[in-house]
Amino acid sequence: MPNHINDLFSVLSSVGKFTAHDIQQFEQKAVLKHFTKGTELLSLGQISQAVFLVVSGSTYQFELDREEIEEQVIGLYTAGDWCFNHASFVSQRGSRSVIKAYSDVVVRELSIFSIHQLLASSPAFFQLGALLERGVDRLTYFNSANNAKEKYEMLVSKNPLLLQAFPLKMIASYLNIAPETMSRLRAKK
Amino acid sequence: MPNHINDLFSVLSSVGKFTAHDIQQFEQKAVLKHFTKGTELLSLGQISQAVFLVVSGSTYQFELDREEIEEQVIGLYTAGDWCFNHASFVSQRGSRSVIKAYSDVVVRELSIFSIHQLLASSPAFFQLGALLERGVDRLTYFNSANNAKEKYEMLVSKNPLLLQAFPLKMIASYLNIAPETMSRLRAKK
DNA sequence: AAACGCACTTGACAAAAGTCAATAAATTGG
DNA sequence: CCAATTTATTGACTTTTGTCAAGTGCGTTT
Repeated sequence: MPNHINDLFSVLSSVGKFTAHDIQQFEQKAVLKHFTKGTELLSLGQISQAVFLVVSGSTYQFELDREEIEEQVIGLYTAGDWCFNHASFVSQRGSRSVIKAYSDVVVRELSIFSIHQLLASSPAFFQLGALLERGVDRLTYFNSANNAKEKYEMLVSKNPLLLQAFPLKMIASYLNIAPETMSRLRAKK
Repeated sequence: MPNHINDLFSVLSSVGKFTAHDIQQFEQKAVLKHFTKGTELLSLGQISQAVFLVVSGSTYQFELDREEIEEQVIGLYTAGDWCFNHASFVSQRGSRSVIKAYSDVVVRELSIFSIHQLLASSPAFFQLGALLERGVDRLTYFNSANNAKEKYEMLVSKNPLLLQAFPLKMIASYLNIAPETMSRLRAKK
């Protein structure tokens, strides 16, 4: 994943086969938006109406505990990542998580309406279904890891860029381990 | 959840508003099928072409480790539950998990094609999206639990019927805890 | 009835991870 | 640029969980 997405071609190509015309269509529908650091792209209780492709900067997604104090990180996104609340988007219920800009961020926003238009314009966009599925992959990703060390090593090998983009505290929360445990894992190897 | 689903009305009503005609349509498209104990409803590598509504009996879903020996349970389903591999179904890739009949089981099978037909016949079936989403809920369900005790108590309070339908060994695997740990949790309270 | 397999329990111990506390390093804001 | 805050590390200790092993109860088979 590059630090900044200049060409949509490389991003979309990883999903399926698209013609130049398809990509042009996409570019038209997926409007560029800028969010300053700390802004919420999706708020608590809000119904998700769009998915975001991170162009530059980083965003994260978190849930709140009962007292709405502790933040449990459930997603970390950098340039090239698709970021959205899958549950809220698919079922059109209020979101139980928040998506927030961790830094100043540029995204391409693709609304449900635009997705329907793209689907109508070219069958290639059915591949977007696979794309949406990736949002879930992230959540179920670390299920196969049996302990903290395995989780950390999976992250290092598959998403090394996250280590530079986010503080370890957030990464520890994402992996659902104590920051001290994470710090010790790093010291060992 | 009842032990046996006689009327589709109650099942569908929990998803959205359906007319008698809608339900009749559904009944026609979702064909009844019988699987004997141990039969695979979805095999490893197979691309999921349908979702199943369990009518009676029970099914389970599991992943295999690298040596294909250890089974990691990722889903337990009894009457009234929708059972399918969300990732394979949505993205149309080969399944990395297996769905198997734990007992003799009767299901209603709803193919992708039938879903498209239902969507075309009535807008009410857009609510099926929410239904499909529930498959994911199960996976992400126990993420909010911090330890084995919380996981077990969540299961007891939300899915008590599973305790009767499946051996504790499988439930322990589903919760990703050692069967001994589970046994001790039960002894305490 | 005896032998067997299987699920479950229990005990003893080891390993893993969390908590609390002190400190160091880095970042931010005035 | 310095003070204040946040973030990361490290040590000591506790709690939780896993592992290994032995034993019990129950149903099935022969």
